[in-house]
Order: sequence, then structure tokens, then C-alpha cells
Amino acid sequence: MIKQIEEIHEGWKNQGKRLTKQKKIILEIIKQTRSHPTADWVYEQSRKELPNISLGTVYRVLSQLTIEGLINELTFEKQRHFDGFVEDLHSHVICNDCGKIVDISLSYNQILQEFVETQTNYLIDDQNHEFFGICPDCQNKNN
Amino acid sequence: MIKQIEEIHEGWKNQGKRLTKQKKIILEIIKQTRSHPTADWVYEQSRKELPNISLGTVYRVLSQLTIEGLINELTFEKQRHFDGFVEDLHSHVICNDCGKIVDISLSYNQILQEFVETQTNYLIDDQNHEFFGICPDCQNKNN
DNA sequence: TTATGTGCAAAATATTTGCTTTCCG
DNA sequence: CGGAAAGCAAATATTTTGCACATAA
Repeated sequence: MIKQIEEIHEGWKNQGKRLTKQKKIILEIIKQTRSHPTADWVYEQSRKELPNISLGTVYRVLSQLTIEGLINELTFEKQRHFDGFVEDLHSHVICNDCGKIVDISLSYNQILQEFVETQTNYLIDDQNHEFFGICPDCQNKNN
Repeated sequence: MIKQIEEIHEGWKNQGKRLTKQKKIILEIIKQTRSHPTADWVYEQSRKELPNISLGTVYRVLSQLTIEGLINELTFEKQRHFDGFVEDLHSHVICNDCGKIVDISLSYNQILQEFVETQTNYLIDDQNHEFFGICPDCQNKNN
């Protein structure tokens, strides 16, 4: 088991939360991909290990993980996507053609957050910056 | 009729598109609010003028306007929101408590877009930057 | 006149929830 | 063993669509 998951498990014990095999496999999937998957994709992947897992469980676990801040939710388009990589703040670059998503670190984010707080008097605790365009592959495809 | 709508109408004529009373009222609503409404809110507003307008029509018109770039779509949370103010690039600051959305202009956006293009080789044509937090009203409410 | 656009209702899509059963600790 | 969590299916919520009819140009 990944060390990260052991640590999450430790934290959960104190709250009476259990590490079921369903949660374990979902965590492994979402923490080991950088592909920002949908709930349905996580469901399909998890069924390879646990053929009887239900989509409802996947939704429930992903929602729980989001609330705990262990993963992030992205909501461009109508479908939600999940991002298991929460260690550092990063932005997303999304292809309008094929949907491919890549991460990019933009160092201005922290400074900006403070600027927005000053300007608006909102207390900011999160941000989401997405860029939309055409990825290199699709640019070639269309030529 | 707002001048802006007359201009849109002119542009449409060349494409064989019509300015129906439904489209006119939807344009008036979306172009005269800065409140980033949902399709349902636009529907409720439009029914005050056109009691028989259907929700399907509202969705169809809003989608058409989005494709034409006359309005923007925001997709935080599961529901879509629409933004009639496309004249200048701006970011959104969203309250996690009451959902209130305010605009903020951040001058770095254009420079950043070029930086992202260089780094990723994507051809960027749009971006969406959202900040999440607690608005001043909700901060007071919770004290 | 005529083809675009609308209303209506049904379908599609995505997500949530109630209830019974399973199983982690 | 007890209670948290899973499975299943039905319910919700949101958005899209087919078709007959209405209407802008």
C-alpha cells in the first residue's frame, strides 16, 4: 500500500472512519494518475479490481475525499473531474478538441490571492484557473 | 431596444438567423444583469414578459449565444451560469456560503496567456479564473 | 412563402439518496 | 459486535432533443 494512503488511514481512525477496500482502490487510482478523471472513469478502473463496486460508492467516496481536501474537484463542462494532486497549487490547460488536460504551475497564485482578498474583502481559501485552447496534437491533426 | 441588441440582430441577418421575441428578451435579461444567472433564473425572468416561453428555448438560445461568443458560460458547481459581460476579460470571486459572485479585473491575464502558450504549446483562446471563499456579508453572519 | 425557431414532452445525462446488507476495527 | 460504509435501484436535477406548429424576414 502507498505510504500516502497509510497516512490517510491513520488520520481516519481517529474519526471513526474506515479504510474499506473500495476506498483503498479509489484512492490508489486517483492518487496515481495525473489525468483528472471523471467519476465514471474511476468507476471503470476500480471495477477491474472490485467488479461489484457500485457507481454510487465511487461518487460517495470522491465527494468525501473532496470535502476532506484530499482531492480537488474541477467542474468545466457539465461533468465533474477529480484531481488527486493537491500538494501544490497549479492551473489547468484544457484542449477544446480532445479534452486533454495538462497542469501548469504559475507562481503568481499566492500573491494574487492576497490581492483579491484586499480588493473584494472576500476571505479566499481556494482558486481555480483554467486555460482553454487547442493542444499540440490537435493542432497537427487539423492541418 | 438596446443598441447592442440591434447590432447583434444586424450580424444575424447575414446568417439567416432571426431575432425572435424570445431571443430578444433573453438577450435583454442576460446583457442587463451582472449577476451571472443560471438558465432557470433567465427562464423565470423571461416568463414575466413571455409567459409561454419554454425552458428548452432558454437553453437553446443561451447555448447558441455561447457558441457565438456573445455570452460566456461558467461551470463551477454542477449548474451552469451565464455571463453576459464579455467585453473585457475578468475573473470571478465566488462565495462558498451564499453563492454570490463578483467580478474582478486582473491585468495579468493577457501576459499569462502568452506564457502558458509558450510553456505548453497549446493555442489558448480563453481562460477562466475563479476564486472561492467567504464574502463580507457571510463573514459577519457567522460571527 | 419558407425555413428558422418555438413549445411541449419525453429522453438523456449526471449525481444523490433510502434502505438493506456487508464488513472494518 | 456495533456502527460505518457498500450495493442496488429508484429518485433528483439538469440539460438536450424530436416533432408538429408558429412566425420573422
